[in-house]
Amino acid sequence: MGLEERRRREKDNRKQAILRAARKLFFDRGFKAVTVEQIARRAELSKGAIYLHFRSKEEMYTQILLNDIAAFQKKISTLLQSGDSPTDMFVKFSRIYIDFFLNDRELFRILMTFMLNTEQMNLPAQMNDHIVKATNKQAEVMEGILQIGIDQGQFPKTINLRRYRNAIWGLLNGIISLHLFTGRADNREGIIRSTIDDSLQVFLRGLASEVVKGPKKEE
Amino acid sequence: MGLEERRRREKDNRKQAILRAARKLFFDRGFKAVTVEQIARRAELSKGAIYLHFRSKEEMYTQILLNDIAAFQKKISTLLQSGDSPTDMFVKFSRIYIDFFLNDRELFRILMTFMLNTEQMNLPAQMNDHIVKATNKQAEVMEGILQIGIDQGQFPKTINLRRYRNAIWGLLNGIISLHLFTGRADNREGIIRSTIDDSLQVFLRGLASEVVKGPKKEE
DNA sequence: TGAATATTGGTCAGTATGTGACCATTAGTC
DNA sequence: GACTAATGGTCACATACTGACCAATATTCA
Repeated sequence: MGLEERRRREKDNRKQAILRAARKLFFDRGFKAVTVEQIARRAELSKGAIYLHFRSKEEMYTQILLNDIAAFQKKISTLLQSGDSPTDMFVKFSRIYIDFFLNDRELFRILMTFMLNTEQMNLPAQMNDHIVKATNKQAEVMEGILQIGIDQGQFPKTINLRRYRNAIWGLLNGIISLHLFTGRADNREGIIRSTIDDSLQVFLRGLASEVVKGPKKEE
Repeated sequence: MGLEERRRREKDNRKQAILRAARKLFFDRGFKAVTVEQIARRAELSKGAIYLHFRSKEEMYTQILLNDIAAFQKKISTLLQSGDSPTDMFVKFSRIYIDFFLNDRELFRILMTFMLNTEQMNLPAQMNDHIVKATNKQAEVMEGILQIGIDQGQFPKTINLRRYRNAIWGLLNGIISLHLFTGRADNREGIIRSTIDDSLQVFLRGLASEVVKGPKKEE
């Protein structure tokens, strides 16, 4: 009994403060360029204290990933209950997606990198699971929207959810990546937004037009 | 070099948190009725931790006194620069005095008790000095107002500052004490306020009327 | 009244948290 | 490919916190 609650709370606060400091630095300079000493200074701690809360620099990085993904999840989690049409849901989804990642390009970069190099990051299996689980949740929302579309007769009954979820996901990621590659986001937000909007509508229209036709094969 | 600044800040925060907890309890139940354990619990700490920040229960009590007196000082410290007439300054002074102590009767009780029993509380001499110094500051303001009155020709040039400062101080304290003794403040604020207002004006008028006459003897 | 019991201010040995000098390894330089 | 600099991670030491404990006092009750 006793004061554990307060101590737990304060320990957690400290941890969050470290993560805030680390996140800012990672965001500004990228993983490699940031030293643990810098993170410690920004958090007004010594380097040793950092290792009371995290096993390694990479673990910090991973937890930031988890936090940010969780924040994103929270944003999109209400979509399914909105009662909008599936198309509108996807449009809203993409808006959130864009807003979020244009506002946090480092996270986007990290996520894409993680997707591309899961093995290389050789994190503890448990961490890996967490991230995978988190991204799965995101996928679920997309599939959920597709399912609603199916239930409402807007999409074919027999489509492969995974395939089209991936298609839409890829569309978003691909366009954003391209955008980040070709230019700064600041003055081109309108372009990327309308590009995605338009592509998405085209894709969904295409999908809807198959309602009468037969199913796709499993991949 | 290093993180001392942050540690100092956090240590001070902790100390203030303890004082807040202690103050609330002392205010509600009085010094004797409060146990150190209760203070610790309210501050979400163990009893032992309390003694890292304070040498004794009484030291806590004393520091609360100092804090509250300091807050009061701050309130009255601007009076001298207000440019009001001395009489108005005293009226304002008394308003602040009443507001403050009706809002914090325990502090008033404590202060009066301390004034009456400085020795009995046998605090470290240094602490004693602090409190005495603080109350002296308060006295200074009153003497300052009197001095302004003298400079402006409203009060006799030769009055004994200490005597009249004490008279006014005593007037305020006495009426408030009486009031606390005879009834609850809530529904009698108007009465105590007008009583003090009126008595104060009478006293100051009396003092002003002596401008032409000779000085009082030193006491 | 005075012995038994309960309460509580204060202590201290043990634990958790934080510090910074240090080390091993790797990256960079010439 | 030897030398230097930078940096992730470690550890002995320092500080903050905990709670069982004790001595002294207050309370209860026969």
